[in-house]
Amino acid sequence: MTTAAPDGRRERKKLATRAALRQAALRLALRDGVENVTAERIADEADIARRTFFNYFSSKEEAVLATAALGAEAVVARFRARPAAESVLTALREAVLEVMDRDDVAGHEHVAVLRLIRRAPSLLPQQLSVLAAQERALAAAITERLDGPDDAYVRLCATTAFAALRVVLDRWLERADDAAPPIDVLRAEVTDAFTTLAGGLDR
Amino acid sequence: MTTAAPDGRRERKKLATRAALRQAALRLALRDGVENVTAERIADEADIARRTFFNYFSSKEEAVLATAALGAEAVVARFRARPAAESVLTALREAVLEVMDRDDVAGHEHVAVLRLIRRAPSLLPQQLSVLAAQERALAAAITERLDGPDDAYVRLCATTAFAALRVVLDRWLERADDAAPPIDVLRAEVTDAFTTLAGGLDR
DNA sequence: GTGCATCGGTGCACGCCGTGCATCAAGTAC
DNA sequence: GTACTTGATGCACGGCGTGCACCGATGCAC
Repeated sequence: MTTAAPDGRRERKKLATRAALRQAALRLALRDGVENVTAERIADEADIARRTFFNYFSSKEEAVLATAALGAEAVVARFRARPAAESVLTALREAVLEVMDRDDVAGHEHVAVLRLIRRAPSLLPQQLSVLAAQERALAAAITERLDGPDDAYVRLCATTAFAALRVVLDRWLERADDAAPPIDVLRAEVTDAFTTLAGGLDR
Repeated sequence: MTTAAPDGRRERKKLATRAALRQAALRLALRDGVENVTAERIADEADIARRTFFNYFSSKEEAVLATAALGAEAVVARFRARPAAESVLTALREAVLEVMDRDDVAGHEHVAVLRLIRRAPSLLPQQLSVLAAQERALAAAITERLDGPDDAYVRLCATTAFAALRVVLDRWLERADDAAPPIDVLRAEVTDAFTTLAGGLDR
């Protein structure tokens, strides 16, 4: 899910171009604010033609959110890798924490872009769309994990679990607005939310 | 929440202008497909200047989805009107069914726009954004309904309940692709999903 | 009713967006 | 090496979204 198999120079260059544009978009958005970023500026920053930018991303929002999409994909990938003995919610919780707790560049980028989205309402629609796409991927993964689950339950499960994550992450980012985000608090919040879901929502 | 109090000719005319644009947008989208609708065409259809269109809606998508937004607002409004004795999920279920079962023009418009969105992926991002906005309204309504609930629970509840509704409505629209949508099936599906949520999600 | 202040509707201009098309050069297969 | 494939680029064009200035209808005070 990270960078599969770059065989052939062409494929490698395409990957590099895409990565350069994605990183340039994130860098500019963080430095100047999303509203001051244009497709042209992203392309210039990556030293690539404006037309080529649109060969890779259909809008500047998509380019900025590509980093967030990678994060969401990573969560689903980690979910698939969790032991089959774990329940769906437990596996998902651990998957999220694994991704958010990574102390490398990608991990910091994930947090950075999530904070960026909080401050830039214009990114919200597309981000929710990214989430919706990953819901489908998560639903597929849940189907593989369980034995003969009905479609209604799987979709309900994937969607509500992601929705809960959205709330928890939003609250976590809200409180850790500038300080280094305490991962322990995040773990507690996720556990709390998922326990509520598992135990029954209605009061 | 329908049409509050139109006192003053100016206010009435503004309301009329907005409604005319909203209905023109919906009509054109249904007739010609969302991709063939432009702001200019919507404005012409309503016999209003293009510039004025943008005084009311910031994009053609917003104009088309205004009908969907009205539906979501109506659900929250009906939710507030449900007896306080009902649990959150029960009240929300009845609220949704009240809105979807209305046999007037507005009711048919709500269903029509939901079906339109299913076929037009370009509308999805903004629609999810509309939903997110109504999640906040629902959270506020839940806070009023319950006694001293903590913020985390209220947001979790509002978000997951709406997410569940999204899944149920999507499945319902999927199966009733052209036939008159059977409301009884919808009731059963909503009841089923909310029962699962109330009983505990994890298997 | 008259005069004045307010405010919505409109036209204009401008920069950015997203895409079809033709072209060029680098990569690939033989 | 030769010919094919394909990504990068420039160009042009229609649509988008907005600031600005103007005008005429509305609302208000007298």
